[in-house]
Amino acid sequence: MKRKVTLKQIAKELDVSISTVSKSLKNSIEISEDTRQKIQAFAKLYNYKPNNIALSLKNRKTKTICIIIPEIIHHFFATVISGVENVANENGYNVLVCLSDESFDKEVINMEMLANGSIDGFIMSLSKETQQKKDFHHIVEVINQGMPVVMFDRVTNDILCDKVIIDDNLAAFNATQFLIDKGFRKIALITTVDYVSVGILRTQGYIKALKNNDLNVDENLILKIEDTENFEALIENLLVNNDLDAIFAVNEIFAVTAIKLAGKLNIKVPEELSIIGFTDGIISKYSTPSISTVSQNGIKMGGKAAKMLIERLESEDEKDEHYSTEVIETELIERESTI
Amino acid sequence: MKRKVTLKQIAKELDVSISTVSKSLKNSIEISEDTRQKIQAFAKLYNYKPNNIALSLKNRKTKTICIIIPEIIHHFFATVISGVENVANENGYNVLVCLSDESFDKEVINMEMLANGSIDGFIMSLSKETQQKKDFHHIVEVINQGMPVVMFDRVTNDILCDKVIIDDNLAAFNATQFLIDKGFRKIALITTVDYVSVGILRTQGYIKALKNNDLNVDENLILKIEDTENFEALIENLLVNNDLDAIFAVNEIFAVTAIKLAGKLNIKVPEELSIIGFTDGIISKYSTPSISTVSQNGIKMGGKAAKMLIERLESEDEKDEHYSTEVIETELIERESTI
DNA sequence: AAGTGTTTCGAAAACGTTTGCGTGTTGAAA
DNA sequence: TTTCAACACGCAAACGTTTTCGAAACACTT
Repeated sequence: MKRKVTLKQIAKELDVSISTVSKSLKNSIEISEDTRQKIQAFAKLYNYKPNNIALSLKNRKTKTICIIIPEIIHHFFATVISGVENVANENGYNVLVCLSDESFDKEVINMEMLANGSIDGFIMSLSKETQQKKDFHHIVEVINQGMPVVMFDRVTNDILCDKVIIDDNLAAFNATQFLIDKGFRKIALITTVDYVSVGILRTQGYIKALKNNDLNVDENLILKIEDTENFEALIENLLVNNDLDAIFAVNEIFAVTAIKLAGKLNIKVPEELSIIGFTDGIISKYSTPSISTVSQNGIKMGGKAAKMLIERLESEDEKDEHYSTEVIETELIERESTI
Repeated sequence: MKRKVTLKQIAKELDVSISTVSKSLKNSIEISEDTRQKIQAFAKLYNYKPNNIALSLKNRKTKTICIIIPEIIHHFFATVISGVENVANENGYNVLVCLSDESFDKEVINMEMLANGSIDGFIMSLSKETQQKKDFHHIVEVINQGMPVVMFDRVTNDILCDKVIIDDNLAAFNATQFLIDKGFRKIALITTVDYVSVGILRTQGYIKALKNNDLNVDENLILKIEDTENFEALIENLLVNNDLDAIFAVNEIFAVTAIKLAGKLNIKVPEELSIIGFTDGIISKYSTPSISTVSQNGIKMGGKAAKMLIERLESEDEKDEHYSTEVIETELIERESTI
């Protein structure tokens, strides 16, 4: 087990100074051809690689970015990581993944732990708890220290920084309009509680579409689901108590659950009930019937977020305080759950 | 935008030496109560946090571990990351995630990039290409440098290190036996090509179960699928050309595809055809019918792997060259796809 | 007043780099 | 022989810590 060789060891072995070794390896013309060759050969032989930590300390940059997400099990977030990884790697950055588990405290701890030189910047999506508390001091602090932050998907207007989102409102509007265009009138919405930013936006889009078409908004057809609840029972109630034409669900789980319960209640999808979900994940694709859905390209979102972060990191001191919000376009993917 | 404050700045401001500041913040009795208080107050006011990179350089450990996986989109790997994160965080470690995209080269590059002091150890699952090439020099090198490696799921006997696996052979045997016990005789296997370690193990378990029950092994009922192939057609062929009783598929995708195609061919699952999958992922749960499957607890695997790695890191110099292989138990989860 | 002990602090090395600048050596020109 | 580039290399600082060791300052004992 040979430990990693350092400049100092090479210098000692070859009886030259550390700086000579360093310069030789960088092919500086300051050093004679001869010594350069000799040192380079020696370094190669011993498989010298500069110590990244030392470089980080010297350069005051780590070439590492951190992505904080609420849950990695969610397919959508996994695709975002994938997107971040891609462009990060292309630019020579590594990716540190932190999970907040939807907890405010874990989010804070993670950020504080890493804001001390460990990383160059953050990409993050807010935890539910953080959105509920509306406490963003940890993010503000990090930004004030000069560390760039890019938020995606679950963002907040209370923070000034670069953001990558989809137009949740518009996407929901379009999905609902799609159902209306099919001639459906009794369209239910299965959504999350309002403090989840994307939840409320999608709810608003749904309502806007109804109003736009002079359909009245029936509160009984809007199901707002808490995280902790046994939502199956709620959805089943929704199905039995209303003779629905269609359902718009704000995520895959709600959509597939609705389909399964419809099956149980002998309601045929899509013949008797059309369903549209949100997020083009693995469930939508492999469900039976497969689910029509609003696709939300996680890879693209992650890639864009990483690009924005890295650009800000490399442009550095130009520190133009002009932040932008990128909107990733969505697409309605028609599958078997709609007529 | 105030930059992070350092020991040096505090020292200058309070007109003491750097070492005095350092010691005060560590509550060393070497420093008088008075100065300690003063310095601590000042540090708190300016929200001093030691620079992690500097600490890493000094201590020669980064408190960061890297997990290299072939794909993050796979639900199983996502759960493993989750497991790793949990126990890593509990022990004050951060997790760097690298994706090999099933590519040998990316695996090598990632390892070489990080083996220079950036991290303390690796947790990894081999890429398909690496398994095919049987070229493990990059891993050997890292281990020789004294950096611990823990392999999980897709492992190889050619490398001596700690490992976390499930007993793929046994699990497949049990699943097949389960089908045989139900009275099925024509049991097909949908598996991967042989160079994927877990693929061949599961295939062997399937064959062993058949032989154990004096059933003959019909090569026509064993479908080995290459990554690049259009496997739907192959599975459809399998279904139409054979009057199958049951199918054992080595992953979720193959299982759910079989179910969908059976539906298309008007073969009723489970009444006319029972199907068992592998990996208790999101697809199995939400498919219709939901899929009976061999559950492979990714969280537990990741947690165990992280535990083994960290233990080796902290035990340090005891460097007992005694490596162990942990086997995580599997479980057959019965759902709707089997009678 | 000298010696001893205690308390409190600072200098410096170390971790592994990079780099500006100083210096010694060489060779050729004057 | 002197002078001056050009060349080749080394010194030292810097990044931000921790820690060992030495030393100053003071009190106390004889």
